[in-house]
Amino acid sequence: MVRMKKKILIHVADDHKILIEGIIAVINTDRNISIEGYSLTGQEVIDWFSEKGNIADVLVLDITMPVVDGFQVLKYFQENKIEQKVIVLSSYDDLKIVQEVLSLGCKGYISKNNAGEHIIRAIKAVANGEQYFSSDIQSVMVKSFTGQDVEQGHMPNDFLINSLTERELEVLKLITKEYSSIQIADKLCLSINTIETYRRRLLKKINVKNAVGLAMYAVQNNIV
Amino acid sequence: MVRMKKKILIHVADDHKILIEGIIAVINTDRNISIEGYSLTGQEVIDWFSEKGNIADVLVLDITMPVVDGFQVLKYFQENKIEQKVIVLSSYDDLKIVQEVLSLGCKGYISKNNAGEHIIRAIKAVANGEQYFSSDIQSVMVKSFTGQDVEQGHMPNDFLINSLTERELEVLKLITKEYSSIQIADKLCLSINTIETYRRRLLKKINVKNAVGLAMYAVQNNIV
DNA sequence: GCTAGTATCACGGAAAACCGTGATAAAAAA
DNA sequence: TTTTTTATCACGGTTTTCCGTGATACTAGC
Repeated sequence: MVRMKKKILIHVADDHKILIEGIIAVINTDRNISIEGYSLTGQEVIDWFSEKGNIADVLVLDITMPVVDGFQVLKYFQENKIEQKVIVLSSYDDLKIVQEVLSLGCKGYISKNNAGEHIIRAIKAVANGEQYFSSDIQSVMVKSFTGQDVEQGHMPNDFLINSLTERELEVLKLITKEYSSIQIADKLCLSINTIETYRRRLLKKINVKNAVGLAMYAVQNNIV
Repeated sequence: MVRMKKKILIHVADDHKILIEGIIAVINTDRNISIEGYSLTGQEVIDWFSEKGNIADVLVLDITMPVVDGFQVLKYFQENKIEQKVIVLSSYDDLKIVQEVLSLGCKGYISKNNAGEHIIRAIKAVANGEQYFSSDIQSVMVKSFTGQDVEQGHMPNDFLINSLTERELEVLKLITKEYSSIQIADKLCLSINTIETYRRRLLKKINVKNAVGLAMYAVQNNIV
């Protein structure tokens, strides 16, 4: 085991205060880790770090937060070249999300379903420059790695997201917000014919039957 | 303050294990309360109580759980005339949910946003036969009582899950799989008119504009 | 027995989505 | 510079969804 000379300082970000308090309580059982602060929204995290710079050794970050979510926080770090060690907490064991956060520089990923058993080990590993994944996430990754079926709605074609143009993405997002074609045309100041063209192209590119398929694709690929 | 002769036994039910561990950690700071057990799904709670009967003094119950939610657990108690003291944990400060759970015999209601500060006091109060509501819930209730507008930010739909019938759920699931009404009718051996009726009812109950809204609701509530 | 909830079906019309098959201009890539 | 991609628009037609407003029958609770 690693011997710590200095306490590991962590920062916790989650929109549910009870979860923060839980993590604090769990972490307080370990003498080598202590809490440097917490945030209730993604915006708070960004503000905190832009004001004070990198203070915490490890940031424990929930992905699903209102307004500014975990992805955007990770993007902020990446764009501002802040080398912050981050462990992501997520409710979903979705390969797509794991891939996404890893590509955004996150070093650990823990499913909320078995966070307690892992969180302390994860913090120590990541603080130590290693990576850490809770067991259910690992099994998902191994399955994908060995080519086994990873239960997923549609074939997650990585190329697809990239091949969607800005406009198509924009329209797709509005579709998931239950906008009709007329409303989208109105909002984007375009002809309804144009929007319908985009709809047709989205259906073809993503290879789904209808708007519901588009919406499902959008959530499964976090482009909501 | 109330002096306890015996420890208060509580049972915690939430689909997120980290939240359970958090609550356990918080509760362990108080010598007068201890955990009798926990459940990860509504069904587990029901199984537990139907097997062992009323063991815990207080049940701390999350409303949003997949498949069998908190409402259904409360209904189970009501239908089987089990006088279980229950504190409901919810992410939403929605008056309708408060009303609903109160009418189902729940004695305390705590918003997840400020659960930590309240949970111990709530448990002691409810164990003592009193009622308890966290401050933000109280303010919502007071506003409603005094006739002030209760701002309904984004409508929390989770109280709807249990009001969806089996058939409605079945149809909803097929909608998320991009089935058309005809295909659903075919698959379930029903008239297309029936399916369209279900569609209309789902739209009304969930209060969304179209099938995309239904799909988004379904994923957001883990009923896919 | 009445009421409430659930499951089922029907009809007609309006709105929206979906489909095919185009076109033009500008920007980006080759 | 030529080619490809992207953004934009159009028309006519089919299918599906959405909406309102019913009905019948069965079941469970008060």
